Amino acid sequence: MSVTQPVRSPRRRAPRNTLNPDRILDAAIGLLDRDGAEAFTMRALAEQLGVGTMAVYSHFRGKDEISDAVAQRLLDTIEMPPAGCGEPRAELREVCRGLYRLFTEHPSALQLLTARPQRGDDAIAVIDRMLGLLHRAGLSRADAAYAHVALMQYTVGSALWNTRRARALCREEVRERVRAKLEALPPDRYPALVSLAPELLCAQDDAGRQYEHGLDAMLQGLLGAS
Amino acid sequence: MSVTQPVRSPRRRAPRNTLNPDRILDAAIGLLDRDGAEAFTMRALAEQLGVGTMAVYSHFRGKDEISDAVAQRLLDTIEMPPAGCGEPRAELREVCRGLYRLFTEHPSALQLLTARPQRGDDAIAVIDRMLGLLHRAGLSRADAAYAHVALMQYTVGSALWNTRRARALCREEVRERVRAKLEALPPDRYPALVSLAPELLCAQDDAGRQYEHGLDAMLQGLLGAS
DNA sequence: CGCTCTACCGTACGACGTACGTTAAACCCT
DNA sequence: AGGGTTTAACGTACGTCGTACGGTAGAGCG
Repeated sequence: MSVTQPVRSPRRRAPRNTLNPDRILDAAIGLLDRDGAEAFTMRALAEQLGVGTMAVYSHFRGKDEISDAVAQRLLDTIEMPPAGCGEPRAELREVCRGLYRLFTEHPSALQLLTARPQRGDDAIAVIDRMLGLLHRAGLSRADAAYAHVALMQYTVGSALWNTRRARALCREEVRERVRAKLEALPPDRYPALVSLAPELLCAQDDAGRQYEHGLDAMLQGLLGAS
Repeated sequence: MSVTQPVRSPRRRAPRNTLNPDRILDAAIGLLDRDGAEAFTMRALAEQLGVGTMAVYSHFRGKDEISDAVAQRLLDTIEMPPAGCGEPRAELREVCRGLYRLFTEHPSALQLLTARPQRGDDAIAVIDRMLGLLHRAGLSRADAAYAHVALMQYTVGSALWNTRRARALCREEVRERVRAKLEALPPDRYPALVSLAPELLCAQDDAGRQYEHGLDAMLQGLLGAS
């Protein structure tokens, strides 16, 4: 016995039904969250799944289709507060915070979302919820349409901005470099910037607070003084 | 005469000083604006300049360095109103509109900006200007720091959102598909969305108006009622 | 005129997405 | 149980990308 098998390749052919769309999407999201968008590669994805590169193509037409499916999957998992539990303003705030939380928890997915050319059927449920709340808050039909887009835009921009800051600022060395650059600026050319340097550095620290500050301002501007 | 020359390659060696950083950046921006971010390739860039691919590497360390330089070049060309000419609120609005205009005139550059990991020395002049105006408008030091970030975030998010919409919506076929999808939605699940469909489609049409609507709301929320 | 320097270039390598054809695992039907 | 069919998984290959490396020629200087 123990016939010395011919040195078998590190991975045997995987059994028949090891793959399905859900497993692939799980692996893709894991890959994006762990290693970033630039590491999201068909080859890396297949390796993570323990299959050959081309196996994935039996379930998705290509990388773009996977990207779309990842976006859809994530947008479907937004945590929203139970409907109609309070005044529209506070509820709206919570919906936006849920959206923001999703984006910052999956920064690479956000990057992926903003890099792709946009299909239409995005966050249907969230949009509907927002529109309903805006209408209940007293906005006209046209104003509600404008307002929901503004909230989405601010939320996306904020998440994008902060996750990029976060990636850079997590290294102490970068923080120090920014501080040095701020102090080296000519105060006569950039008086406000130099003068407010401490507050700027401090404000960059807590991205969540920053988002909520702007969100409150936006809501107040859209809905009127509280 | 007319010694039949050996079929010479379509491009002779370029003379000695055909290239310099400025020419390269001009070509890069042109390429980005005309053909989009995914067409921004070292090979395409060199061809546009009429040189071999590797010639560019004598002036920049690599593609990333060119991308950074492009971003810097563009951010330095923001059109801002002359300083101190009116009330801070209106001036602030114009500064933001200048930033937004830049982003929408160079959509691929914006995409490039948001995809890269962020160096620190961004739009120094614009930031300083914003901070000064916010301070003049009566905000505390901390509030001014928060406010300027919120304005930048909303502007970036809005430009990104709208240019992506624009690219997709310029084809009539896509517009029709979106309309059809909206009408096909179950009204009992998404009542607000279905009900507001006409306003939504209309609001998407004029990105500039949409941006200014949100900007006014944000400014009002940040600075207090006008 | 020859020397040197360096801006330009040709080639090549590894990584990418994926078209194409092959193979073998599972299921079905006798 | 055995043969046939289907199709999920796979290997190979092509064209693309960024760019490391070494060669080459054009301009300036002695």
